[in-house]
Amino acid sequence: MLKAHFDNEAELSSYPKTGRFLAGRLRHDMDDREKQILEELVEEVSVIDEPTRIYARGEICSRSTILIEGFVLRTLDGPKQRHAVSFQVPGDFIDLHNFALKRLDHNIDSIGRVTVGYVPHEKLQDIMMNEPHLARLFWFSTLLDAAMHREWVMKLGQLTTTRRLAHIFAEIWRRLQMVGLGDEAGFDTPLTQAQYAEMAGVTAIHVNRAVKSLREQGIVHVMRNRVEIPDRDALEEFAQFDPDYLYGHGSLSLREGLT
Amino acid sequence: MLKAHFDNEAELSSYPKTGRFLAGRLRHDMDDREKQILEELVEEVSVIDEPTRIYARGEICSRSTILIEGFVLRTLDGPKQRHAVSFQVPGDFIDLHNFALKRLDHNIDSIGRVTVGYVPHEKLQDIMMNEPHLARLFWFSTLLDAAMHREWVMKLGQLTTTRRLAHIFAEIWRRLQMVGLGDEAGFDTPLTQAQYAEMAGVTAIHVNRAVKSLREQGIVHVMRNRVEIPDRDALEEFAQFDPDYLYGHGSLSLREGLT
DNA sequence: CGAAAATTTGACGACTCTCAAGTCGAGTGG
DNA sequence: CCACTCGACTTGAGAGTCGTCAAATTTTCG
Repeated sequence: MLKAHFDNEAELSSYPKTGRFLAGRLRHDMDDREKQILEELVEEVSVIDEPTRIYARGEICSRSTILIEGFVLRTLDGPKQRHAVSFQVPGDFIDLHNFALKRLDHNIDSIGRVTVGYVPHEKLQDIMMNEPHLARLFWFSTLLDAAMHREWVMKLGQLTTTRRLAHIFAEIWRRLQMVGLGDEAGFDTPLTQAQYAEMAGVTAIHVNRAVKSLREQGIVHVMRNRVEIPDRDALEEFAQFDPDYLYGHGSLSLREGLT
Repeated sequence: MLKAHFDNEAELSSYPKTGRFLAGRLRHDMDDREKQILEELVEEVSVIDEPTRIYARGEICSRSTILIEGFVLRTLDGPKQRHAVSFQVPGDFIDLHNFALKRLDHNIDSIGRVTVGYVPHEKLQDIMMNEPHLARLFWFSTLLDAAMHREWVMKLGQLTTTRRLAHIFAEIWRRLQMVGLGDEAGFDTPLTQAQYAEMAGVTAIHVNRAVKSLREQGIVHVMRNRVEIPDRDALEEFAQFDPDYLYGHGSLSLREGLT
């Protein structure tokens, strides 16, 4: 099972704030010293109860944010409506890119209740100068985002709404399991059909029809706060989903680590 | 005019292979020593006459590639057809990400005649260890790719085919002008309607209808090997195009440079 | 000149949006 | 405990966008 790739409890008891960072990807490439340095980068932890725009496009930020619990969306304000260009799960550095870009090109919106940790950019600057291996891992994590974006471009360009939805569920499930969340039957999530619509680039009404179709085909059962999937292979085949782009333990993975 | 942002001839005579890297973005943040180091990273220059898959998804690469002349597409093989997830213009480091990811998640396909320069990963490794500022710029350039991907996700999710096409033309024109190419009336390009279709996620037939519509509205005149645009503002307004995400000299730009 | 590639057009069907209405579920105040 | 309320979810009908199939025309290049 996927969860075996990540010894959830041990990592989280040692590193409660950053124990999920790159779990299932290159976390095994970090040594204890580096994990400790990372954990100590977080200067403040904050719980956000209500859906909130944590950062807005154009803001200048002096700190970056790691998601500890919950879901957030990266969004752009399109001509018609807000569009979600990706989602983040616990363990993701939400906005590492704003350290290098200074200004954000998109918004960060929380969904449901989230816990985040803040890392001041001065500390990241020290990492860049003195910890080249950690710096490489930070770069790697932003490249993962880019790889996911590319998959989304393909998804929006080529899949029908029903398959897009299936693809979204497949990605969420895999990513949650890489960081020790989700379970054998599916996953819990605060996402609503309106938010799936924002990710799929269609109306909530049409998402609803797609949800109905997935349910009738027995591929995915979407409920309030919960998604259940009877058969992973059936889902991933229907969604044309190949998890390689997540750079987990598939054919593109980096078992040898970074130099 | 935009070309004034980049003194084309001076940079290219001093740095013929890499003089366009980050032009119009953070190139002004590089000093002569860094520009010289970058120029010397290129160990081999190659001209590719025919459309070629330069790299295929899954390959392990020991070098990265900078585009010196011509156009290339990043593509993914979708269920129905190849899909272009972005294009690159001269000066772009095509596959810097494969230095950190080791294996590519997508293909690199040349369009028309291109000239590329190869940079061995060992040399990049030296940069990471010894030139933190250049390393930051490399990171920055991959983050630009991610920002463009996000815009494409929004574009595919929210714009009609005709506006998508206009958006593509607007982006190509801006990016060419940032590196000293294109002109006041438009730009030359080897891209065909079939390739615009791959970028827009529609069929070539439908692209043709959109091209006709843009021509009839007087917004864009698409010709063989050439695109002409009478009025930039009209194009960009129609396309809902805001160039900020290119991190050029707009509101998200970084006039102060990176530390 | 002839072949191959690129572009153009038309007809029909499928997918998705919009508008409109109605149902379900969780939390609140009486 | 129940009626109320609000947000989320569900369904239907008609219109517009886009894909598919088929074919014709134009351009490029040997």
